Amino acid sequence: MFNKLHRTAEGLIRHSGGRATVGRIRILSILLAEQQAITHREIEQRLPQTLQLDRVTLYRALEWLADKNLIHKVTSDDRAWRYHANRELHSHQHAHFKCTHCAQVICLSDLSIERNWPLPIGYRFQEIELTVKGLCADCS
Amino acid sequence: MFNKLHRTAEGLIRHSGGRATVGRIRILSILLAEQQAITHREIEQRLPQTLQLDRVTLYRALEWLADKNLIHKVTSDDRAWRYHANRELHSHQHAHFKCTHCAQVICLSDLSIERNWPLPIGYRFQEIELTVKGLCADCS
DNA sequence: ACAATAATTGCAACATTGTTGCGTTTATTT
DNA sequence: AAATAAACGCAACAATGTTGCAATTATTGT
Repeated sequence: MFNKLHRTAEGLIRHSGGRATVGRIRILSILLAEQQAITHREIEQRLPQTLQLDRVTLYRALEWLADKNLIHKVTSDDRAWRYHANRELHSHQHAHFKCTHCAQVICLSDLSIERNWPLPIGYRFQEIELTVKGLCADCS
Repeated sequence: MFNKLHRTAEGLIRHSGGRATVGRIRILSILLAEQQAITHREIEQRLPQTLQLDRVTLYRALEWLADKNLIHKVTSDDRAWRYHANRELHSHQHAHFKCTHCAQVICLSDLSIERNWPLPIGYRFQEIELTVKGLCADCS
């Protein structure tokens, strides 16, 4: 079943017009297999022994994937980006939940956010970042 | 008029049951004088030549002020906390705006955020972080 | 005003996350 | 299989923040 993800990942990457390197494919597979948004560190840990990537390569691959809209970055309060695969109809405009105890981050995908926020005059809206904090089911 | 802020700051600090040190008073004065949420670095720059504080001291003072609810921290996507003085009736549950061009951060204080977010079963709500991103009046 | 003491500070050293330049390797094209 | 452009890995760096510990300072009690 990992093979399936692997092939999905490779297809998505080729479709975006980039090189299908082992690293990119593996990283995207990992993110596709994950329900939550995970950090750079957690991605590294999920890489097999046989394919340890340099930190820089990992960052660059993630940046590329985000550019191509295959994944998206989630801001957090611990100074670490978290990454999550973009499923289709998974709009960018959605909220995230972060557990203040175990630091787990999930997407609250059913929360659609209206974009008509009343900004001061002259200000222009681009996007929104919304994180609800609290305790997840395991920690509460 | 800076004297007034100074005295206000000192009063707030004493009222919170901590030592009214020059550093704390100055830092709080600076934050009280500021409309926007500013970074550690920006606070340092606003310190007078005669009172340059160590980075560690600054961090610890800010942590203490936040603990006492005299200021609050704002998460951002550039891995740097921003700090803002708590005016009364300035609830913690409000949104922030960050300009994607000049990185200015302001509080959208009239945006009250409902706290009834539909979380998955077993999850418990604590607080919310909402940042609207876009261009400020100067940059758009 | 002064000594005692407990809180605060500054220094040095470290941790983490992320970035840049550059020479080498690799995926793709021909 | 060779050419070529993209991707990689290394080393070095930058920024933000934290920890331990000895020195300093604000407050308290006399």
